[in-house]
Amino acid sequence: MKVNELAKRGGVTAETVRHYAREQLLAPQRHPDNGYQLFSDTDLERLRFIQRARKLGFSVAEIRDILSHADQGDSPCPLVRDLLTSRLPLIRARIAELEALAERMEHALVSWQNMPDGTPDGHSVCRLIESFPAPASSQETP
Amino acid sequence: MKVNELAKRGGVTAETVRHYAREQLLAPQRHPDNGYQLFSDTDLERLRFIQRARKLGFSVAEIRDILSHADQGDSPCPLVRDLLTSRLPLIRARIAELEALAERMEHALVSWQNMPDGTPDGHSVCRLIESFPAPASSQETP
DNA sequence: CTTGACCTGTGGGTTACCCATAGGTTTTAC
DNA sequence: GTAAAACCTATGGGTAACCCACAGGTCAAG
Repeated sequence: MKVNELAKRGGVTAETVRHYAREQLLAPQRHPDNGYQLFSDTDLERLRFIQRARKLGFSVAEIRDILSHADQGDSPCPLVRDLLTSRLPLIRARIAELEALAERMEHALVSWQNMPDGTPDGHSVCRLIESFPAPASSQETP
Repeated sequence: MKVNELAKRGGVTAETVRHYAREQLLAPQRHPDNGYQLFSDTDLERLRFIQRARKLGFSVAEIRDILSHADQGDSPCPLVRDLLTSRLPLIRARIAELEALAERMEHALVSWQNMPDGTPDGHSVCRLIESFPAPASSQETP
C-alpha cells in the first residue's frame, strides 16, 4: 500500500507517515519504476505500535531505539521499562509546574479585578503585571 | 551596561538577553565605535517586567505586543487580562492531558510487573507496549 | 603585548510534525 | 485518447524559546 492508504488505515496524516519513514521508524520498500514508498501489513502493525508508544509518552527517537532493538532480535522490554520509569517523575514535575502557573494566573486575575488599568508612564508598563513578585533566577515554560 | 552585566543583574543568561534584543523586546543603544549593545537602567526594569510576564505564562511574542502598546502610550492592561483569561483554560487542559498520560504510564508499569519480557518474533515487538489499547484509528481490519 | 574575558553576527540544533512548492505518476472521467 | 483530478516525490521553511559553536573584533590587566 502507498502512503495515503497506510495513513488512513493507521488513523494519522500522510505527512506523519512520511515523517516516520524519514526518521527510520518505518522502512518501506520502493517501487522500482516510480520510487513510491510501498508499505506492507507489517508496516501497519508497526505504525500501530508507534501510536501506542507515543500515547505512553515515548519520543520518536526512543521508539526508533525500541524498534531497532526488536529488529535485531533483542527484547526491548527492559529499555521500555527503564524509559518509562525515568520519565514518569519528569511528567509529574511538569504537572506541578503547570499547576503552579495556573495558580499564579488565577491569583493574578482575581487580584486584578479591582485594579484600574492605568496608562503607561515610563516608570510603569502595566501595573497589573508589575504587581507580581519578580522571579528570583529561574525560568518557566508555559 | 553591556550584555553580560544586564544578564547578571536580571538573573538570565547573556544569550537570553541577546534573544530578547533580537526579538525587539529590548532596544539597546549601540556604542558608536564598536557596535556593542548598551543597556540602560530602564532596560533592566524592562527585563524584569519580561521575567514577571514570562512567569505568568505570556509568550515572547505576546510580551512584545504588550510592550509596544505601552511604548505607544496605550494601556496594555486590557490585552493582558484577555490573554490571561483565554490562556488559562488551555493550561488546565494541558494539565489534564499530562495527568492522563501519567496515569497511563503508571498503569503500564504496574501491569507490566508480572509480565515476562519476551523476545521479538516478527509478530510482536514488545508485548508490554502491545498490551496497551491502540489509539482510535479511522478503520479496523474487517 | 599578550592572554583571557568579553563582544559581534550567523547559522544550526532542539520536538514532532505541518505546510508550500515544483514536478512526476496514476487514476478517473468523458 | 486525453485531460483533469488525485496522488506521489524531495526539499526547504515554519513552529517556541532559547542554547551552542564558530570566527573574528575589542578591551582590561599583567
